[in-house]
Amino acid sequence: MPGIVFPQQNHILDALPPAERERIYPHLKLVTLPLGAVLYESGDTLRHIYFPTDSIVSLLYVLENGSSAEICVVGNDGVIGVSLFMGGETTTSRAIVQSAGSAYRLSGRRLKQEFERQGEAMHILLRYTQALITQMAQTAVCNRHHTVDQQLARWLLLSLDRLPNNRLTMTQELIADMLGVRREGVTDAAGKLQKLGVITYSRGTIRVLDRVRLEHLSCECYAVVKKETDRLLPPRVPH
Amino acid sequence: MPGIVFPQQNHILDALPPAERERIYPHLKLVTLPLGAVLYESGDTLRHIYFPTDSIVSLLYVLENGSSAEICVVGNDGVIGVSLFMGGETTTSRAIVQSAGSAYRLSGRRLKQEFERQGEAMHILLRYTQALITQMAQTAVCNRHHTVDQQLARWLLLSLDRLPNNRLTMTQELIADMLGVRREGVTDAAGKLQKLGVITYSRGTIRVLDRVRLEHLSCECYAVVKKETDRLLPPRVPH
DNA sequence: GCCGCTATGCGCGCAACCGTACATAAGGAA
DNA sequence: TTCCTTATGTACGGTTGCGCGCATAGCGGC
Repeated sequence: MPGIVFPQQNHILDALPPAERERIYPHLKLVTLPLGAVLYESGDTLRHIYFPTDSIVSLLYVLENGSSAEICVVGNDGVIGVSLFMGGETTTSRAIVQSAGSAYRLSGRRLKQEFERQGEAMHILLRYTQALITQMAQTAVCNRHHTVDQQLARWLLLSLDRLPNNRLTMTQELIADMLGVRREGVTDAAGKLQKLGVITYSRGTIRVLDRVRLEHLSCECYAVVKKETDRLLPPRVPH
Repeated sequence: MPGIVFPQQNHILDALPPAERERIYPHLKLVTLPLGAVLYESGDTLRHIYFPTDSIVSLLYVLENGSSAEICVVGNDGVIGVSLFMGGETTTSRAIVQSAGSAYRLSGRRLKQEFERQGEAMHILLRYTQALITQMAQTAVCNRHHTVDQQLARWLLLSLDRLPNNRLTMTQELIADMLGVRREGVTDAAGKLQKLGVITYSRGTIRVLDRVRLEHLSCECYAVVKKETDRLLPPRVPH
């Protein structure tokens, strides 16, 4: 299923200037991330940082009673493990693979070495973290004020942006965990979207048919985060 | 009302090693922050970073329809304006004074100069930002899963930790804006707390009588954030 | 083709919260 | 004092989402 994979598919790795690529690329290790894999659990000490190419990883906060909510989504636009260079070494979140695929892995030691050089890599990573903060904050407001219908639309768009095609392998049960709602709530919302002809789905595969419509059904949160992310990390024009 | 104010009341400023203090302190300007003042609005370019001493500032996200939610609280434990050194210059949040008091202000230019030196200041600021991320993420989950009663308790504790006494000047209307709920919802929750003898309040002044009880009534989110913050930025032992 | 697992559909009753409207009460201004 | 503004109390119906239980339907393994 996976095509050819190379580091530049990840926007952070792609944005590095030549000198830093030469230092970093040799130490990258390609890893395969299966659906549902847990990269780290709340409180774990992070050993590596991951740069997804075609995989998607969600950061999830889990409460004592088992209920959870997704804080942010990371795909080929970012990295998993910002607390390594922010200085924490651990976080209180769980990183779980939401869409199977590949990622490049770098040891925390190498990463910190590069970060300390204070080059472009540091500035890119900090700007990305700033974008992550925006996504998390907007998610917090979204959780408070928007309906499950709107949030599902937002969530599908976030995933779509990080996938090579319009097909999503993901059961409604897992989506419910991400959104922090009941599975039935997702069934209802997804049923509405299917009736509208915006998506089709069956047994763990969702296909988005009408992206424009989906954007209209979503709350403003999707657009706000996308705009801010593009501002902080301008999409590279292909040469 | 305000007693003597000095930079060390702010934990970040206090944690700086001597050499960095000598470079930074001369450029600090003491400013007074009145209740309700807006330090910056969504999209504004930040000119200064603020180090509160006895004031409290909330970061608020405001939606198109006017509803809002607080994503984090900053008092003498932190700084307002992390996007200055993270590289964004602007944010999509509003910074509003939740409790009147003083703060030390530093120009963005000076701050960035110090940050670029890659000294202890940089590492402290990054670890603080990491703590901020934890607070925001936990707030997002809290918004999803906990009751208004629990969230009010959490919010009171967050404020209490950043105040010199147990008296809070804050109407229920403003608390409602912070929590992203109706004013009546806050009235209900506050009424319950008063009946339990945990707080008393009248016309914009809330006094906490039983802090331990309040902690039990709060959701786990308060403790989780406090623990992680203390880990990242250990409270200085007074010498 | 049959079985069994898992994903999805659906229907209750219930609790939390919202939107609205209006009543009371505490403090400042004149 | 009296008036007026602002903060708080209360009530009511409506909606959303929850928790539960159970029914259906794809799909793989045999």
